Amino acid sequence: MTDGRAGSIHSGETLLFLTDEQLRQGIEAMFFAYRGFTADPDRILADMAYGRAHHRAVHFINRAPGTTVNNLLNILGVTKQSLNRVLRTLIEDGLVESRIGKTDKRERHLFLTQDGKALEQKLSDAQRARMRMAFRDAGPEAVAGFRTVLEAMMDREMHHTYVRLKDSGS
Amino acid sequence: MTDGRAGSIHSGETLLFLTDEQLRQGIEAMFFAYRGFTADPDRILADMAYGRAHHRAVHFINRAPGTTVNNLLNILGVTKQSLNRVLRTLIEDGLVESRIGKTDKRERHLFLTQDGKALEQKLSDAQRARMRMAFRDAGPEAVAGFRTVLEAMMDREMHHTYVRLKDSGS
DNA sequence: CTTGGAATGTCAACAACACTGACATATGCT
DNA sequence: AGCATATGTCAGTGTTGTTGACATTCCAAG
Repeated sequence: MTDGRAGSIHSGETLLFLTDEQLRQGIEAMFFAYRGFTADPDRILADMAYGRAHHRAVHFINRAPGTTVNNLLNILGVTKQSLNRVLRTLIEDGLVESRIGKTDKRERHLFLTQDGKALEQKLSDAQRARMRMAFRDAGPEAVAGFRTVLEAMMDREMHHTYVRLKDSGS
Repeated sequence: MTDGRAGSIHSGETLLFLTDEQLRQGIEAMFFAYRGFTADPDRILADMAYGRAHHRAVHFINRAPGTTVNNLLNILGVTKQSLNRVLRTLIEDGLVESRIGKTDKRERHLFLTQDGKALEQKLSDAQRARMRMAFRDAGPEAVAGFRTVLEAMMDREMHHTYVRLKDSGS
């Protein structure tokens, strides 16, 4: 299973980047980088009564305005009870508006209010600033590789969701 | 602040990869990929009485055997109370051994027992398998870019910790 | 038109994991 | 002796996730 020194003498090709040690460094890089990735929005949210879950909800509602609860559920990968707790507070606080569907009145379509958009801006500005610095420092080729590896790391369903959002965006 | 189409007509260099849209795709890629990154170990841990925090502790004790509690605290970036809860159960269950320091008897040095090593293997095998597939599909250049961007995304302190671990490993 | 199922909302209980604050113990250093 | 350090522990709290159960609303098929 764990082959120790994977492909150290492997058909002439240099597969040294698949060593267990290289994989472990990749794992640790993901762990530390994700901490940085969430650090700035977390600091902003800490002052308010919100957390990371609120950030995620607001992000994807902004990304796909009018999305249904069920759709959001699939994107976020949590239970409806967990999402509902978050959505309820956002709606109560006037950051999110929930409109009953026209064709299917069971569905609720979610939109950000002005206040909601303001919060989304504030959070994603912070997160984008770090991402921009990282991208700029690393350069376009590195960014392309970054994206390639991340996409290969997703589950199939997540990848579909990701691509669907990506294509709808631009 | 948010420049909309960053660098769309910028000094001849093609900085299109720093567009807000590109950054947002990077953010979403991180989000979805991290879910995949933790999915396999999480599935294994769900059957046991352990969670992601136990995985992290076991991983880094395995990575740096004999590490002190304080050192682990810095690596994991949590409070001692939070870590202690996890360590206590791991020690009680015989997965981790805590030895009093020789030179400084206040310190506790942490080691994995045989059972602890077995669990670490099981968890990291699952996580490495996914990482290996992603690396293999993406190729060595993409992997290099992946690492470059992740490192640029870390906080300074985290980056120091990451490099120190990396260099100690091989 | 009734019935079944889908979409949503809500309640209760619980667990994992983080936090703060306070305090105890043992040890090291000056 | 006194202060700082390293660790452990207790109590309380908050966010986020889970299951399970149940109500409501509404579409669609028979």
